[in-house]
Amino acid sequence: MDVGEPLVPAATVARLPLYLRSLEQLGEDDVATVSSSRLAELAGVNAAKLRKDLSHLGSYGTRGVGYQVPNLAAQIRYELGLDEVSPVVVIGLGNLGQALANHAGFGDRGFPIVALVDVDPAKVGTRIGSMTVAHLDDLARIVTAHDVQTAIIATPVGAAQAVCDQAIEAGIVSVLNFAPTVLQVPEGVALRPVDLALELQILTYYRPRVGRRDENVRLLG
Amino acid sequence: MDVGEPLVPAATVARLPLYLRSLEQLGEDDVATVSSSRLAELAGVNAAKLRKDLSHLGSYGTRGVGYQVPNLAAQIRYELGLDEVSPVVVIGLGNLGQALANHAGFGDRGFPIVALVDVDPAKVGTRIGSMTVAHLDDLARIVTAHDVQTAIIATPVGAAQAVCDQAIEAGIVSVLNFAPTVLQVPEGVALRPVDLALELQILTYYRPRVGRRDENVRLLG
DNA sequence: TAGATTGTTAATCGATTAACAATC
DNA sequence: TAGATTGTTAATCGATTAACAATC
Repeated sequence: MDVGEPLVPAATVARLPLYLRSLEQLGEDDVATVSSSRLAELAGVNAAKLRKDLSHLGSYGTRGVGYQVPNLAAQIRYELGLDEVSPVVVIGLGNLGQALANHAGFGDRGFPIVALVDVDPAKVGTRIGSMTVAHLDDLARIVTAHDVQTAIIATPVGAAQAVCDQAIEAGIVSVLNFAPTVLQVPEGVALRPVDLALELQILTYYRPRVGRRDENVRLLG
Repeated sequence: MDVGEPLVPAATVARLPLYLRSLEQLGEDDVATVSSSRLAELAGVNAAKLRKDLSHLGSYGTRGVGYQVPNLAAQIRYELGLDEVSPVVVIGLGNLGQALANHAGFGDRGFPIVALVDVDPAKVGTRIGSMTVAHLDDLARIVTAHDVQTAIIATPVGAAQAVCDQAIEAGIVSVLNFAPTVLQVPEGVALRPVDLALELQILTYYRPRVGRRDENVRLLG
């Protein structure tokens, strides 16, 4: 059919939350208006890139003036689908999973953790923060009961694919994977990998090193 | 002067750890040789892209045969600077910091956490895992004593820039920032931001949604 | 009107991909 | 030799950036 607006480029989508974060910081200080150059500075990007990114959402600025902070924030939220709160289930409650379960930053930004699941009998039934750990077999029921669409997978590598399959079977359509392995998901399911040690490995390349062919250091992100 | 080999492109650097991770998994199963197509499949990338990426390191494959798993792993480790273990200090021991401090995945992959620091008198002196929390003011001494080059910042947003400045002052040259704010670092310091809630926000855009102009779902990562 | 700043254009740059000659 | 697979080329695609006309 080929109707409707063009896609927002992937590189832009990845930066919109960064702009939103800066806009929310400005909002807390009751700043009403912001220019592209100021917002770009706060987000750590080039001003031309920011304006180009925002142009994919439409024209929400005023020439000669700038952008209305609350209005632009609302447009970005709408574009990303952050209009409503998205409950999240954490699967796998080792050290990292427990930490993520307790991490206030998710709930603060619209992703309250509403359920925890594991398969370890020593963990099922215990309390972490204000929640009780359920068994993985209860996932379908939990997903339905809480209308959960998003899962955070923090299991060991060996269990991750099976757990992911089971989560999708239970109705999950959005997966943030912390297990350091590649997961396969069917079409219609969104997947994003986060490998914390891998981030340190990338950082190591750019860390100043002596006696190497190339000594360039670049500031990333 | 302009001598030496050309830079490895940033997109390639970000993928090398992914290839290394797959090679290490193959090594555990005592697989000696792997083709670009198989390794690409394991890493979740296109085979042409993988060969192009590896070509930036030199020619370490054998035509008609493939790559020697241990040899290629060693070349990637060398290129990234992963030859030796890099001790890490975690700064800020809220929920996330405590979790990262206990996360075995760092030590397992060459980044042992050797020290923890905070400013909260209620935390300083307490034990987390096998370590005692030190005061931020002791950071310079700790950095010298353990030869630490890398810091993980997991403080509240309001404290992150000051803490980062202090860490650099103490001798840190590589910073993984989990505080959801943009940090400024001087030239010669490598910085990489990780914002966990932001990852969920990106995921939300690609999550299947009804009643939107665009319903494309893409598989990322 | 004069000054400021957006939204868009167009040029450049970097990344991806398919195809295939080289070669084991 | 025949089959397999690398390393490289060249075409395409997408992202970045500076510049500036539009316009508040």
